[in-house]
Amino acid sequence: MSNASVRSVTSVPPVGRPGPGGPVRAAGPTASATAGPTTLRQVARAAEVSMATVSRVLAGNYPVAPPTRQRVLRAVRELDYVANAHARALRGHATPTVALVLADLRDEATARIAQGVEEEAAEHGRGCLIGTTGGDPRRERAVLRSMRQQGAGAVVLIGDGDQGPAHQAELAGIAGSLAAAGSRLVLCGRPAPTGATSATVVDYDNEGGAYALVSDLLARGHRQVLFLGPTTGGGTAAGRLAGYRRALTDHGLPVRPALLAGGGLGRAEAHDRLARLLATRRADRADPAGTGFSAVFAVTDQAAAGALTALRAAGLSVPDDISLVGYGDSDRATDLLPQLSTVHVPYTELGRAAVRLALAREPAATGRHAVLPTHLVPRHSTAPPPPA
Amino acid sequence: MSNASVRSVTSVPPVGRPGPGGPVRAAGPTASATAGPTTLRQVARAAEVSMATVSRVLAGNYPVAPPTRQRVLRAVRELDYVANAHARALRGHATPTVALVLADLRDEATARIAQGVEEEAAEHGRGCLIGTTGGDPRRERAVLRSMRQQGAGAVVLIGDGDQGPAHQAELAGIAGSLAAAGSRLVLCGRPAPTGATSATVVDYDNEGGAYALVSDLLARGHRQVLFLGPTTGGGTAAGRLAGYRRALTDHGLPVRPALLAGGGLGRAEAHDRLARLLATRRADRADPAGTGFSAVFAVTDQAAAGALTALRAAGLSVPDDISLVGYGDSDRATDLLPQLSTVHVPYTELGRAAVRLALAREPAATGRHAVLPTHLVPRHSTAPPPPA
DNA sequence: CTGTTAGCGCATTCAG
DNA sequence: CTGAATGCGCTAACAG
Repeated sequence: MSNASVRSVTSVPPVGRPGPGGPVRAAGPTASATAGPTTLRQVARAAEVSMATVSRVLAGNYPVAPPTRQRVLRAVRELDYVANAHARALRGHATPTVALVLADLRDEATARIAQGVEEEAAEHGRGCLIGTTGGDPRRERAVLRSMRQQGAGAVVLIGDGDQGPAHQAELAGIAGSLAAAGSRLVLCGRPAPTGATSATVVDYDNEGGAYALVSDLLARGHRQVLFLGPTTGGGTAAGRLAGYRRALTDHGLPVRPALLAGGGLGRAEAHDRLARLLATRRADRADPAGTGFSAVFAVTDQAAAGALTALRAAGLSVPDDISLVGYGDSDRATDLLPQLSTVHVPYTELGRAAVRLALAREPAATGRHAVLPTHLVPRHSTAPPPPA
Repeated sequence: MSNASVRSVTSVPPVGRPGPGGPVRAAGPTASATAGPTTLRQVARAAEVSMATVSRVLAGNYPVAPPTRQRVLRAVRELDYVANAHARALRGHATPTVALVLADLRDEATARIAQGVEEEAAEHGRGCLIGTTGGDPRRERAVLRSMRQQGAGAVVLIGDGDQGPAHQAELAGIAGSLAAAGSRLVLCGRPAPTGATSATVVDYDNEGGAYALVSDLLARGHRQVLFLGPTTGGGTAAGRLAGYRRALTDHGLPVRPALLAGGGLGRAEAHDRLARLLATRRADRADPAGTGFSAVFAVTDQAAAGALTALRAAGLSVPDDISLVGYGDSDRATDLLPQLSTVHVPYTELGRAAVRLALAREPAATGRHAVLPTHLVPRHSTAPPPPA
């Protein structure tokens, strides 16, 4: 009863709305003494009702006498009360958040997926908790663990997914834990971990896009297409390489190892690798462009940007001497000169689909593998090869 | 006592580590009956100790007998237990998260800031809660409110900040509420709301960068520089326009309204506006390039990309006929041909600084206004004007 | 060293 | 219609 003597805050002049200048903080000893957010109890005291009544007014699902309701609402406004989400969550009545785990937000594809995830989550009334890993599998596990602690209702994992079988197995374990806790792991834009029955996968037609891209090149008459990107590992690049291989094979052409240039997903690496290749090749060969290939399939648009610079530096014109294609249909594809032919990937939709699947009621959604279509976007960086 | 008859889970075979294939879920009635995450109580029962002991083992700040400790750790592993972050938060011993509010993750500058925020937050051991607004002030307020409910230890607001005085006032109120709850609002890359004493601001030298950029143009001999971007409002563009004005004035040149082209921050709008302008001007004037200006200051790199396309379409060469500069030093600046001269903005560092200030112990950090430096990055899109 | 107790803020029984 | 009591999962005082 020690606090019972505290005067009600309703004696404060009726300033009402917490408009410009900030809401009115209670001047009484209670409010000024304790730092930290206003609690339900404080509101109850101010409105001279019980906590239960305040709760009911706020929930709105229960009959409350109009005068009481007014008193409560007024106190809520004056004390600038907002409910504590943690307490709600603990009580079991908070909509769990969607967790988003990714390597780096600065990557355009990642950012697009993330935006999709965030939008869809918001439409379902869920917040979105984000964690970055820098591509480090260890940090990925740590972040995933932390998301589990937060009680995430669903975890969306964005990324390349090429981190070795051990990590894949670890992921399978995490997927199982999440599933056991009533949550769900959704892998977005990366292959399913081997043997993970509990993980849901949302992917796009990586291989099909590459197939279309290379087929288009072949249809224009190209016979030597350089694949500029990683040729090992099981990540995103693997699907694109598979499409490249299939297109060649279907057209009765051999997959020549000399045309598998290797490299990374980024701009700098692609640039350097192609530049070196051009320097070497031109000394050896005697084909039209002096390179041993008439077209370059860069594994990403970023890589294509690097490739373009290297080609230009070597005095080669795109698409007159060499055709160039990228993958991803990023913003930069239209900034390049010539504008880059590429494959459109519905990144934002990928993120949305991931959340929809993650939040789906039916347990059948667990372990599902959704694949979104991709399509070729022909622009101005492709042309028939120059006449021999 | 109804649950007291449940057999201890230690009778499960010693599979141990939750490796590939997922952790071992307890097979007893307790674990399989209740869905949802494992609780401390379940672990305590399994290890045949009290909840407090489990808590102590996990916290590690308290002496526990080695055998007991082993039993507990084993149960934790077998039940795949992780602590409930909400309960921790409620108890008061969880590090609050950093909330991040922004319009759209797909914007490169925003993504960079966000990455910085996330990195710095992680280094402080805080999670990062993200919410997008789509640039809508109403959604911004809603998101901010929700962040407050989540008990965010700090709220970082990224954005253009040009939404009118009413919204600014509203923001001031929110800053006050946050401050009263022991949290803090940090505005990142946007001007301080008028009269908000409770908001902290982290900005960059927007005006100085523009000043340097335009001064460089003037030093090269340009006298008519077109400002391509918004000329009204108090957002990001305002500071850049101010730098433009000051540079002109300092060099004894008038600010000619005809050279204030207006437009938006994006690529498309800049392109269309410049294209229209070029069509009109060339019919009227008779200066070297036939445009009435010899250089274009595009308010962002994106706008510069649009401007470049428009200039090229009009048969104008950059930088031979017209010089072009952007702002932001985005990735695309080096993809353009010629590579774009621009102003570097330390976006990632901006995000980091925002979190540092947000989490600073000293209350003095509230209401502070930090300004990070910018610098000119001369590349190949600027040259002296063509001889008359 | 370990167990028991209390309470964080809230929503929800159950009594009035 | 409203108030008092209970417990979500956890940790920090207190006892042993």
